[in-house]
Formats: sequence, structure tokens, C-alpha cells
Amino acid sequence: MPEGHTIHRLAQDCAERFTGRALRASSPQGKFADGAALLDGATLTGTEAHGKHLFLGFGPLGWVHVHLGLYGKFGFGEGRAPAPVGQVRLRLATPEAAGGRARTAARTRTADGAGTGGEGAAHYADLRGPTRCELITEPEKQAVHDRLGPDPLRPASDPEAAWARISRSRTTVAALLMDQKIVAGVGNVYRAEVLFRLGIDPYRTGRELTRAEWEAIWSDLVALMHEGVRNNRIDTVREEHTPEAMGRAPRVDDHGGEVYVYRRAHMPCHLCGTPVSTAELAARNLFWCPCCQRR
DNA sequence: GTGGCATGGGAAT
DNA sequence: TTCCCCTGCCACC
Repeated sequence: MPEGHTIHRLAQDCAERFTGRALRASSPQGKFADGAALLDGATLTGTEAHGKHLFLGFGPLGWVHVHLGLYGKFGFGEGRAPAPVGQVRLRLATPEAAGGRARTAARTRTADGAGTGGEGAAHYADLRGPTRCELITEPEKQAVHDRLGPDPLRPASDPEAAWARISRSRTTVAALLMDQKIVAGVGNVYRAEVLFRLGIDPYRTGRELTRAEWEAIWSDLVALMHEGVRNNRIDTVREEHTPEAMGRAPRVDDHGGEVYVYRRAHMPCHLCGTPVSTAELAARNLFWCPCCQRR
């Protein structure tokens, strides 16, 4: 669910299905009715993700800015779209899925571009429960980028910008990693797991971290989060620590991925057997192994 | 059926 | 810091 990898995957999935196609847009419950009316018939020109923010580009109409928050979901379907179930803030559909042609040719803003999803393929996507779904201008989009830190999933990201702030901070590294102004896209799972993987005590302050430790955190995040986009879930356990390799029972819960400490409070650490610790930090639950994370 | 909890974040205090 | 948004899943009536 929604840490940065989810959003980057959504940007890819939307682009594959919808780029270059004139789409039907609707807001069945009316919470985004004005925006959907403007978008109906427009062509998706591109998608982008920065941290947990998703941007769907519609040429001169601007961008749909989506933030899933804690509950939001983007669900895809193929074929003829059924009547929406529950609260659907925004539905995007190809004409084939919507059961009709795009409203007017005049709203089709790009002349080139058949979608990679294949001309005529029927796809739809339902957005429910987002914290944010709004139509914004290019400058407004830029303002969102400006208040976000470097994102391990964006190729042009500069980890130096994060280090400049971290290395001066008296805040704990656990809190710094969750601060989207400092690093964009890391959520509660990745923060707990990356600190475990590097053996770093989550209560160390930013200024106590060495540059080498920060570089290790960043490169581990880049690798873990790319893996997350690829698999569409968070797996952080190294090959030698998988259930198969260690002969332990696989994890069963709603996330699916294998992790070291996230939501494993009081359970034995996979590496040393010490009960995993938990504490509330900045209104979120932190998990760590007090034995393995002493650096 | 009910209540608690969750990978987030912004506004209010 | 606390509240609120408002979805889905689970444990526990």
C-alpha cells in the first residue's frame, strides 16, 4: 500500500493503460464532479510520481494531483467497467471500457500517441478514499515538487540535499526518514526496515550519523524501493534470511512481503532472537531490534 | 455486528 | 501534540 513504491508503480500502470488515449472521466459520488467534467474526453499525456504524490498529465488542462493518504486506493480493471461500488472519487476509462466513444474530438488534445496498452483495449481505474484528488496547474505542480525532498525512486534525485539537513539535525534518524521534506517516499515500513538492515539505532540523531552511514541508507533505499515497484509490495529480507533459507514460517498478514521488524513487536528477531521493540515516535509506531541495531 | 488499527498528512491547537 | 479524514481488514463479541 501507499509508500513511494506504490505511487511510482501506479504512475507506470496508469501510463501503460491510458497514455495517449482520450479518456472518459467521471466522479460517481460527485466529490470530484467539476474536475471529472473538465477531464472527460481529454487525453492522458503522461504520468509522474514524486514521493507519495501522483501526477496524471492532461496536456493544457494541467495535472490531476493525487495523494492516497492512509486509505486511498487505485484499482484497475479490464473490459467493460461495471457500475461503481462504494465511494469512487474518480473513474478513468478508455472509451471501450466506458461503453462509448470519447465525448468530443475537440477535447482530444494530442494527435499522436496510441497508448501502449493497445488501441482499443478496454481499461478502467477507480480511485477511492484519497486524501487529495485535484486538478492543478503546472506551477502548482512545481510547488509540490519544491516542498518535497529527494526521492530514491527518481533518477535525478540528489541525496546531498537530504544529507545537508540530516547532518545538522538534532532530530532522530527515525523521524528524519519519515519527513517528506527531507526524503520523499519513505514510509513507516521502509524506515523501520532500512534501519534494521544497516544495524542503525533509530534514536541516533541526524548529526550523529556519519556520511558513510547516510550513503548506505540512501543506496539501500534506492535498491529496496525499486524492488518494491517491480513486485508491487515491500520485501526487505535478504536472500539468506528468507523463510526458505532459514526454515521458518513465512509471514502471513495483509501486506504479503517479508520483513525483519515492521509490525513484529515482541516477536523474536529473525537474526538474534531478541524480542522486537516498539515505541511511538512522532505519532507513528516504530519497530526495531535493540540487539541488532546498536550502531 | 462492533471496535480497533493501519504503509499519511494537513489543519487546528 | 491532537484531531480528522474516511477504507479495509481483522479479532472479538
